[in-house]
Amino acid sequence: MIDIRLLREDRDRITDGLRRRGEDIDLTKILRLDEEVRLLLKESEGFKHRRNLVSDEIGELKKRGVNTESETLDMRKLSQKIKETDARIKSLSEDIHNELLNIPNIPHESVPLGRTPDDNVEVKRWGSPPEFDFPIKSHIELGERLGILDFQRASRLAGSGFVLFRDGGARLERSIINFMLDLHVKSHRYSEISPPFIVNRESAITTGNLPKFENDLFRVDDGNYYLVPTAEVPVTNIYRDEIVSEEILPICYVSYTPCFRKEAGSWGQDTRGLIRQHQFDKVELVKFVKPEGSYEELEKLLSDAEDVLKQLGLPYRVVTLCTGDMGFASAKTYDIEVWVPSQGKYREVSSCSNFEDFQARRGNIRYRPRGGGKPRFLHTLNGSGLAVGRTLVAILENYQQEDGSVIIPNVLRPYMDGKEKIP
RNA sequence: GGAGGGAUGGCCGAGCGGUUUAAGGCGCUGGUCUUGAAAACCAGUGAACGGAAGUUCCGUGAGUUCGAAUCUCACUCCCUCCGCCA
Repeated sequence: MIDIRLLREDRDRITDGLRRRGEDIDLTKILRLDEEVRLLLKESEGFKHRRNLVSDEIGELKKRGVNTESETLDMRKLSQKIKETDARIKSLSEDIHNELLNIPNIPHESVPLGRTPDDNVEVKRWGSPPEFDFPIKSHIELGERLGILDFQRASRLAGSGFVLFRDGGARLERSIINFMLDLHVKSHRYSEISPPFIVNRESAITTGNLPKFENDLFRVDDGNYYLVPTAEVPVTNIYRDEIVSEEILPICYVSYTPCFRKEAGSWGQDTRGLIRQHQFDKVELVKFVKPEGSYEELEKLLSDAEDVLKQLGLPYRVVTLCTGDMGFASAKTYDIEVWVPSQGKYREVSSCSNFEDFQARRGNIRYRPRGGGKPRFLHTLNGSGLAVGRTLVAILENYQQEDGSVIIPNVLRPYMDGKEKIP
């Protein structure tokens, strides 16, 4: 959520930021409502001040046995007036809040201007795509031939957009999860969280998934609950409505969860295979940090996520998303894209973002500065570390052999009973 | 699912219609004392809005009242017991 005070004082900066995103949002309405609320608030407070004074007097007079009928009558009218004014304030404040919830974050100044993914800027490449001296297979073909991925039967169980992992596939998936968790916990010093896979509305509002993107989520129980689209949602909300002490910052969490997404509007893209599924596994990194160092923390987060691909020996590149391609809540995002041989291109396996205080404001997540002082909103960041299904795609395809078998990357072998190859 | 109990500041806990600016304690911060520390003593310690005055906040939301932490209703969460269950 953007800061209404900033909007009041520096409207041009907000307007300009939104314009860079390609958003043309009229802020006049909000400012008008804001002005009205503050006027009514002043009025209501004056009334209440008088009510408090006179009520005390009435108490005093009654104690002395004096008749207070006329005062009581006056106050009855005043109370009615207060009630009406407060109702109006409440209703207008809700309007403002709802408007604000639908405004995206302002891009950081370092974010390249652009409208589509073509405008994203490549930052670096690591490794080089493998050369094959035989006709390569897609992960779909490899997985089905090996009997480790079963798309057909999964669609019988649930529908399209689901997969059934079998034997070595199921084991490989579990190995990838454990490898990623261990790497981040042991080498990168994150603490592990295993959260609920269902969250309430408030949690989804904090992260920016609601109210605007309701259609992307699986609703449960008439909309009282939602299946998590990413661990970001439950984990970011751990400190919702809390004031944490500065001493415990930065807080770094790593969390494995399945992720559930409707993917409405993605028709036609990646309809076959593991790339786009309604349910997929992901290991997510989430940080709560002080505002001052948040962009250094973003770089560290990125390199922690990159490390997974380095360890797995998978070629990748990093791009900075342009203003028009960034997610709703983000101020700056790096995508990590892994090489997918069958497609001859790099595909997203991680998205690392700094939300600055956007989510913290929505979720009222603050910290108390050392030595006391006013609580301040902290900054939240997160990034995939990594998307498991897509990582599995990259492993199958990059490590495929001519006979359709797949070499297991070194770092995963301890998790696979020392096995070097599938089958 | 059934029965009962509860929710007050960072924590414990008093208050059950009108000096409540929410008692008291713990914790925390500063000071005095001390070579230093502890103890003791003194002072200060919640949040939001506002330039300030002030207003609001005792789980949440409605209501009663001139006046609500205090009374009424609904809801949420927690605890205990029973039932069911991985």
